[in-house]
Amino acid sequence: MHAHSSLTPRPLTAAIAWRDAGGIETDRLRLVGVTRDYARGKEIFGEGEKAEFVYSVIRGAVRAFRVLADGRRQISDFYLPGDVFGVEPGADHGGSAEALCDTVLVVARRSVLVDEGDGAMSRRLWRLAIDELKRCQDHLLTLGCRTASERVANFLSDLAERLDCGTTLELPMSRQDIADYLGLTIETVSRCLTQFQVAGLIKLHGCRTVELCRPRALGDLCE
Amino acid sequence: MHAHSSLTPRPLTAAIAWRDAGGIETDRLRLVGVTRDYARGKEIFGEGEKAEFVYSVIRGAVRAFRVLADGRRQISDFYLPGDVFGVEPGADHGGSAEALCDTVLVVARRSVLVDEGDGAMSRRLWRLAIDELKRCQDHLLTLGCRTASERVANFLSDLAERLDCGTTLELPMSRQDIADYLGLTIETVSRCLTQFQVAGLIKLHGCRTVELCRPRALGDLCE
DNA sequence: CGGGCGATTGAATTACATCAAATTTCGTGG
DNA sequence: CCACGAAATTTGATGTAATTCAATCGCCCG
Repeated sequence: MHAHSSLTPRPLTAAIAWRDAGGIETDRLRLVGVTRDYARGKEIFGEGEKAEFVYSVIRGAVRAFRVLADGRRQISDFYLPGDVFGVEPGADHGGSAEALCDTVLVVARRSVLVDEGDGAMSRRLWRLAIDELKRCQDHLLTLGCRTASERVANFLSDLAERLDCGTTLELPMSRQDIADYLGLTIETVSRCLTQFQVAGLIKLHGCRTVELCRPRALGDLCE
Repeated sequence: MHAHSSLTPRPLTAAIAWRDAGGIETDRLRLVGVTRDYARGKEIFGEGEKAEFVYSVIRGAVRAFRVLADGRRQISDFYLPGDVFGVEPGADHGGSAEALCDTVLVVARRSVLVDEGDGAMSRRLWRLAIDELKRCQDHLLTLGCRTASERVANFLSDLAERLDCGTTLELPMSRQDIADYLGLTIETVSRCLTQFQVAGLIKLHGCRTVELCRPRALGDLCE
């Protein structure tokens, strides 16, 4: 893919659905807008910027994060194809977002999320927020309670499930990204992966491709 | 207060507002229902239970948490007077909630949150979820990046602000609760507090009362 | 006043971080 | 297609913040 950051002049309309958590509410948020390419590492929006647009991932992946004054970074979530992000109730973005790899997004004006008077849009936004909150609470449990190995095992299991990629997982993010997501260092992440490989749980084919040899055993490690 | 857990026969109507994050949307959620007393430590709802009711704190405090299979516990949030909690889009509660101390709640059937057709209720629920998400992401930053001292300092500053109590803070929770909230042990929490006391930042009057002597310096510790 | 639980303090241990190479991966140009 | 070089990852040695284990203290409540 030849990525560039300018608004592409493609007036393409894309309809995006995301995972349905329950089964009660079949109503999903659909985002209509233009597609736009972001090169690896490019900023999508920054903390404190006006939240003018909302986004949905078509291809690639995105990291959402905040940084402390001294540069320590916490990645709160990775967004994958089908995910919607950047939706804020306030005027400004509370965190930053960057493309992990060359990435294609649907970008829509925030105003497309306005209600048609029936409250359906607000209900979709509520669902979106609650689903993200649930993921955030899971993540909190991981950072507060789990050991390094459990964190990495849980990360691999979760990512494999979200990418729906069978047993061979293509990591869109670097070790540094994984470390900043899991509250560890790159060295510790690396050691955990080799430890899993030695134990026969995974097999690394280059550092971005992970084959899950015993996904069940990996899942058990997560507690 | 003489707390008990049975539904009190007081058909009191309480209207509860919570903190407004922005300034744009002045519309706040109000919960109408009966009040109910919970003794210290009593369960309000458990993980996996049907989410039949929603709650608002009148007096006291509540811990929301999840536990791993082996008993490790992560407290995701404390709810204080004015806070609304227990609102779920799905059928079941994703976590548990217990009273930290003798506590009075407004309990309302979930059905009171149904829209009147104008989407106003869904918008309020969205705001509620987003505000909780923001708090959760702050918490994530703490658990992923900060040292033990920074966590405890941040915890004290945040709680003092939320309780709006000036410089003398009455802790509604035990050291174990603080530890499980911050991803630390009780010993580490205790050591941080004495360290702050030695440094002249706080003064402990019994283990539940904290006087913030230099709140600014404490805030600076949070990064 | 005395019993018991929660909190504090101290000593030893450890999981993870830090510091410092060695090695692999991968993009780029010959 | 292969070789080169920079960047990312892995591996090893050492350091340390926080945990664990073990008393002791002190606050509360009968």
